[in-house]
Amino acid sequence: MLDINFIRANVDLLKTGMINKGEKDTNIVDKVIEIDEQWRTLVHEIDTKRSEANTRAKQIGALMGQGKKDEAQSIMKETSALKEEVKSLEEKLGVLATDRTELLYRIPNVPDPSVPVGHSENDNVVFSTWGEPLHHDWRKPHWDIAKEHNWIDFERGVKVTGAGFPFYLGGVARLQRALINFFLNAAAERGYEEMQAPYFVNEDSARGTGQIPDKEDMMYTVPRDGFFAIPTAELPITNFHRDEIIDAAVLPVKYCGYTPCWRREAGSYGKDVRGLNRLHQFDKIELVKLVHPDNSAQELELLREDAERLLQALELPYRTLLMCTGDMGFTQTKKYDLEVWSPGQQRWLEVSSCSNFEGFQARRMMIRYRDEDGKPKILHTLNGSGLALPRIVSAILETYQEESGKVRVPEVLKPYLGNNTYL
RNA sequence: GGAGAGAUGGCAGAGCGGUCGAAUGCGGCGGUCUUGAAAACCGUUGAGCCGAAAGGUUCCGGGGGUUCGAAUCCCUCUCUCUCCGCCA
Repeated sequence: MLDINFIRANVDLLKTGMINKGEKDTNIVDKVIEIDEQWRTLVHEIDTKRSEANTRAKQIGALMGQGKKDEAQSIMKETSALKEEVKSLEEKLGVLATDRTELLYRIPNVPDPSVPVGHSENDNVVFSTWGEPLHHDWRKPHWDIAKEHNWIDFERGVKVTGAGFPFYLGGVARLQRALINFFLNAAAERGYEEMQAPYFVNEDSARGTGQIPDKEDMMYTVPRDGFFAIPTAELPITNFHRDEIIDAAVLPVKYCGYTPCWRREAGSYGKDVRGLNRLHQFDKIELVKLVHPDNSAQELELLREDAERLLQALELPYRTLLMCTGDMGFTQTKKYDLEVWSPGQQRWLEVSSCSNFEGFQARRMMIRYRDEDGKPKILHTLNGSGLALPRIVSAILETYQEESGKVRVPEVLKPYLGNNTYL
């Protein structure tokens, strides 16, 4: 959610940003300003009337105290009429306020000037590449390797739960456990505090990070208790400080957390979903930062580097994309995607997405910091994966496979896997 | 799951239906004193919204109601605590 005052002062900038993000309808901006105008006028009117009513109520109190009942009675009569008036105006105000909020929720964040303008993923800019993508013919996709070793059981996953809920066995189960530990330790070294978060959140939290409204279809729900299964640890971790004011001196606040993530992925079919490419449940380590608004641009670069470091440590070739305006999403001002090379599939797989939301999320969640002047102000939030497991597993199985079919353990993971050479 | 008690400012803790945005204490900040610090003393110290400002308005767990007037009364929801039951 953007600040209505920012919207009022930056109509053109906002509309340009919206068009660049692929929104067709920018009239919503004029509409929200118009409704806000009505809202302000009405607030003023109501406040004035309430002020009057409050004054009279106090007069009545004073008169009653002096025993002047008759005078008090006559003021009471006038006041009840005033009260009716206020009540009907308040109803109007409520409607305006709801409309205003709904419109505000539908206005996307403004892209940072450094973001390339573009319509689709084809306009994303390759920011950097690391390592040499492998192109050997004999390399198999991970689903074949996993089958040979009985490492992943998709079929029984279907039986027990459904498609997209595989079982991991033996070497890959251990590999995932090792990756979780490695990622968390690496994050701790970079100053992120480890957090074990709830796997379900309530509606307020889902609203805070922006899954509600509009994106609730991505989440599994527990209707009886009003919970949502988290699609990413971003939800519980970012909402941790919801409705709080944080001392500026402790910024930046950095958290990391491992959780399973559940996504319904409704409507995604085809060959992209083969193997581990797209699952309904997967594991991820998430990095979250709450920062001073002056530093968020810088903090995004640091966050990206923290994520990239992990791929470098695993010696997996990858590339970093700077997402263009049309492909970056509703809530971000700037976003980098990290894509690992999958030699068995001969394609890039997204394993991390590092985003700056500036005040967009924090404003919804009312996460503020107290500056030197003592006034609470909205802070900036960022998050990034560090990293998502399944595609890393794919990349490891495919990159570290030998022609014999064995899979080597990446050097950096050996301490986590009994110093074994092979998985 | 059953029975009872409760939810007030950063924390603790008062609060008869009428000058209560809320006593008091602690903490925080500023000052006096001190070579410095502590102690003591004085002052100050919640948030949202409207407004250029003056000022106004809203908020005492959430929502609704009674009343001219609600932190105070009623309904409801949520949460916390105590006891019982169950349990990793």
